[in-house]
Amino acid sequence: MNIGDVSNQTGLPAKTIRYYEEIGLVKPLRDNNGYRRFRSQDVHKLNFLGRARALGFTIEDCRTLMALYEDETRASADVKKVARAHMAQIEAKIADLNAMRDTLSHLIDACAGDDRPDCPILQDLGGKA
Amino acid sequence: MNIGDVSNQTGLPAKTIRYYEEIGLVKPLRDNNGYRRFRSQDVHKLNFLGRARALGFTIEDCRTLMALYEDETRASADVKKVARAHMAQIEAKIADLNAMRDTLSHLIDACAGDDRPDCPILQDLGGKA
DNA sequence: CTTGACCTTCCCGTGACTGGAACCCCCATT
DNA sequence: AATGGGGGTTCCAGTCACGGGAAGGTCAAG
Repeated sequence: MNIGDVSNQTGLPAKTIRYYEEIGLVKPLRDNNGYRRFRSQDVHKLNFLGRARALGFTIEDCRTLMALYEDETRASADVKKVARAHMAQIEAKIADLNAMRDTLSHLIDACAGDDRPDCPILQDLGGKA
Repeated sequence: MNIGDVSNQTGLPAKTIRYYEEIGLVKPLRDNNGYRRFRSQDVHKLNFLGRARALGFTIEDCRTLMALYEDETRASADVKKVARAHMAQIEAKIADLNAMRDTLSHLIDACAGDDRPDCPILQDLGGKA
């Protein structure tokens, strides 16, 4: 398979697939003309990566998870550890965003949103607590 | 005031303050020795920027908000519009993260986390839905 | 006079790609 | 044989909002 077909099958942009090769996440073969030739195991890997990225894992996490995936002697505890650390990050981010949203929500509610200049949003940003 | 004092007062790193000058968000004077000299209005602006950034506004949003802040003839509707657009982004992000968290949470719960290799997390990533 | 805490500019790196230029390859049609 | 179009390739630059660190100027205290 050429990169375009793989892109269609995995939903990953060709650019992304090339990038993943560049950083060593996948190692397709090369045809005589220089084209990348992807085996089914490469496509499988790319699907794995796509799903892991969709869950928000960093590339480095993906690298770790891939290694565990391919290691038949892994301990599931190691996988779980990575997943839990990632979930902690996500929850921290959600907490941050919720705090922002709550503050913004109050400010937006308090703002008349008409053609007058008075604005609690700007007052708050300006330090008038 | 020199940059160090401003950094202490605003909580912004000196690097960040220099960056804000570079992109034109603040325009401190210069002393004869080349040091930046910040007036109280500069410090005020920087506090404004710090708060806006803490609410997650992009730098470009900050630029817009600052302009509105300094425009006595603004309409609060314009401010509210920026804030609402930003809140929509935040809510979208929260939704994404919640979805990730839910999926991760299920997978983590399903994973034994012991020294055996069987792992529903990897199974899921591997495409075994 | 030297020390050390400031300050300056400049350049590189971050994460995970995306866009674009310049060029090669292959097949089909004229 | 030339041409056109739709693949593919590499490489370079840009994104966003800074942070790290080098190399060097400035200033007050001891």
